[in-house]
Amino acid sequence: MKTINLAIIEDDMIIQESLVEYFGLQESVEVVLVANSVESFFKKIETSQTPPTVLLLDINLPGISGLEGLPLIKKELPYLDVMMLTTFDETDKIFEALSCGACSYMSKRISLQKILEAIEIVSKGGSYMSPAIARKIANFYAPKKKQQLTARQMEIVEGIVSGKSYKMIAEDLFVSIDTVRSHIKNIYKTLEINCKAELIRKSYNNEL
Amino acid sequence: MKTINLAIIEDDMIIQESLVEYFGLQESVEVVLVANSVESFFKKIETSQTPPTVLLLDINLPGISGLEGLPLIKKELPYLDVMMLTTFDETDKIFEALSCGACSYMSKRISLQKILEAIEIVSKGGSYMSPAIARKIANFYAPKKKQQLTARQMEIVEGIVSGKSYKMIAEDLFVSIDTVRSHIKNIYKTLEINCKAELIRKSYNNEL
DNA sequence: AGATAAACCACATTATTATGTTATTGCATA
DNA sequence: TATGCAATAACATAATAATGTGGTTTATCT
Repeated sequence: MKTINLAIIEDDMIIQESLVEYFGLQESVEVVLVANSVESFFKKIETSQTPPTVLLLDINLPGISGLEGLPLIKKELPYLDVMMLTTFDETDKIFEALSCGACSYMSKRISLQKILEAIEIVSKGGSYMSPAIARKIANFYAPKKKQQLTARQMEIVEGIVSGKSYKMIAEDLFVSIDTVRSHIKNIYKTLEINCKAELIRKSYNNEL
Repeated sequence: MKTINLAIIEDDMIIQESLVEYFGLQESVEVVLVANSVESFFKKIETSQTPPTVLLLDINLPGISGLEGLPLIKKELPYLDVMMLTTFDETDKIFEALSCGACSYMSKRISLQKILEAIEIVSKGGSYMSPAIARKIANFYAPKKKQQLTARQMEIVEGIVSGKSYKMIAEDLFVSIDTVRSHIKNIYKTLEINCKAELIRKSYNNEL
């Protein structure tokens, strides 16, 4: 059954051809649109009779890049599952792609077979990240330095991060506001920071 | 070559036995330690001659749970690659596990063969998340409401999130501090919040 | 016994933030 | 052309946060 309608945006003709050829042979996939730029994709989608359900999107494209194009594409086709396919696996770009609505991120180094598997997973509502990418995501969450703060100091931090004022924190912990201030002073000193924003940032990045 | 020294913590004896049996047959894997609780794992690791390189860790365990045990285990064996294997794929637990240093998270519903593949990936420095889990991670980053703020307001938000004071933001954008205040007032109004901490939280959770 | 660290509290000063009211300009669009 | 919205700005006030200095108590480790 040809259930997956695949679109491909890839400017490297060698890779594009190998993708088209490989997926052309697959039972489960129908290649419905091939473009070498985001601009060209938009032109072709107008006259396309079969709307794609999954898109393989390269990041390094001439003109509008894959990352710039992603929000535009998702705006026009919100239900399209977009899978990034790229030579670079910089952490920044991974998270940028995900927060623009990509549901998968793969290195071009992985095999065509793995890409097919990933497409099938995605079209079933799952997601696939290639090994090195997944590791980058895992590492992003992994504890960094840690354990610089005492248990009590962590309670204070929790209060701040959740948007409480010093007064509210003091009430919650049954201590005076001066004590809270004192704790915060010490926290700032050990973390070598000097404002709430930095503290919240560190907390969100697991750097505590 | 038996290069991967695998440890398993799993209390469900049926699953445990099937894991031990399956991995016992694999060329690349040597099962060096099997336990049915974190407590028992720590006892056995003392007398173990071959230290494990990869650990399959169940979340629902009697006594110390997998999530509680993870930091303890990583404290003693920081270089051990821990892979969570679980029946539940609640988003909270995924992120909690990752931020305690797990490098992989799999549903028990996936095949033994996939688990083996994942173990091999992890021992090569990669990571594997099973499809539904990976999708949850991707969705976490996916845009939520968005586009409530104007471009200028977003610039102000960026300043705040990066820890700048109103004065610094005003200087950077070449406007008066009163203008910055005015923008922030409007931002708070549209986002229905009333403090910096909430704004930073929303920004970090992609809710802008 | 002495040192050290954590948690507690006070007082003081300055900077920053939150909130309100009001107003001008320019741009888009209904 | 009338209306609304975005961006700009001033003025005012109260609350909150940042920073400093100094001190007490309690527990733990050497």
